[in-house]
Amino acid sequence: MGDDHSAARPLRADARRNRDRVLQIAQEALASDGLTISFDEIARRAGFGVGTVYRHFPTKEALVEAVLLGRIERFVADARALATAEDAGRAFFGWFTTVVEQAAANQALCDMLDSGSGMALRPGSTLADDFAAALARLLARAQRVGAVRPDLQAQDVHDLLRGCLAAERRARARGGAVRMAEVICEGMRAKPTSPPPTF
Amino acid sequence: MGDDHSAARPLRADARRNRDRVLQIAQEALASDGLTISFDEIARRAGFGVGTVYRHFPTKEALVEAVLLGRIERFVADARALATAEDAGRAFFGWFTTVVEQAAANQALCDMLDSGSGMALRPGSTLADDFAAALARLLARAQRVGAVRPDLQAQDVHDLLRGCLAAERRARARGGAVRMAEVICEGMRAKPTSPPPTF
DNA sequence: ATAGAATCGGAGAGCTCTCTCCGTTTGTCC
DNA sequence: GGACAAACGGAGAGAGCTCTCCGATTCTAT
Repeated sequence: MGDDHSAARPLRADARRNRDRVLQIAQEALASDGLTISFDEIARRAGFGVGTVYRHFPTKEALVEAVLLGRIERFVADARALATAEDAGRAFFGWFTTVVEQAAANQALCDMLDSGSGMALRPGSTLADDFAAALARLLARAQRVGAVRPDLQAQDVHDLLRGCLAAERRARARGGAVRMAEVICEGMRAKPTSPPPTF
Repeated sequence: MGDDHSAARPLRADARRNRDRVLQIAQEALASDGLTISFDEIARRAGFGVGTVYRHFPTKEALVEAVLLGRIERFVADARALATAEDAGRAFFGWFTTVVEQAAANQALCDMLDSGSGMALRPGSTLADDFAAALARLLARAQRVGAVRPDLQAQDVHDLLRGCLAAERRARARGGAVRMAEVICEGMRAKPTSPPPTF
């Protein structure tokens, strides 16, 4: 009862080819134009009728997920791999920076993490929970060793990540040199000198 | 030649009343729902036919500007007032924080500063230039006294402001306690430990 | 009170977007 | 090569949005 989808019907050869092509064109289109690109436009760029694309992906959301979910899964996997790293602070900041660096290059990925657009990754999906859990674990370890401000909660970091993404994306659009992630990581860092600069 | 709009036709009493009501309802609707709210919906909430609202504001953009431009002008005015403050660092961080605090309470204002939506405040408008110039001046002074990282450019700060707004808005939506502006200001601060700049 | 101008209301034009339907074309298996 | 299922294409339904048009209504000056 698990996957009645894989072996049941091996897809005709042309269909498989076309599906792959749609996936690739959609990937490029979404990366450059973001989630707001229309389904019709993706079909047009791929050179198919819109009906054909709908045959493979029943909704726009399904297509977007087919293209992007893997990316986010990889972020989660990265976080899990770092969850036992020796230097917890380095692991946390490194992961945060990596996510920003990679996502900033993909408009649709930004839109999705940005969440503004309400598509997949909305709370309730397993992946959203996994993402949040992985982030929370990295954060907790980094805080335990005093690398990150103890008053930050996982949700705060999630929001900061989204904000950082928004900033980084804009900066890239104009060829900015400063890494936004660096600035924001600096802000999340626990202050090394306990007495605040009352001086 | 200045204002051929005020004395020419004093508007009929009912029209003036209705215009004011539209403005107020639009203000509330935009603050809570953001720039994506439809013109029809604003008219409906105000209790007018859509034609009536169009009579007063020829496009949706005009209505939005009538509601929001004043707010942004005030941010610019605040920045100018602080441009000669004694403590340049305090002036810069205080202004940044104030803008975030106030804008975060108004969805449409966020959308506009966020710029995602391409409405007013797009480059080219005088106000956008004024905003950028005021920010640049505060920043330059704060950097001169060593309060802010010297590698940050005005554009970077503008982008960080937008990112901070996005983060703060989400944090508020769930009642978060951490002030995002504080974290990000911390990140923009020049490191006290590093050698004093050029001196 | 009444004429005449100013204002209102909302149907609908015109556009875009998602998604469906079904006649036509193409691949596969014998 | 032929039969039949699978896949394709694109017109168009349906929903939402901005904005226009003009007959119906309301105000104001006399």
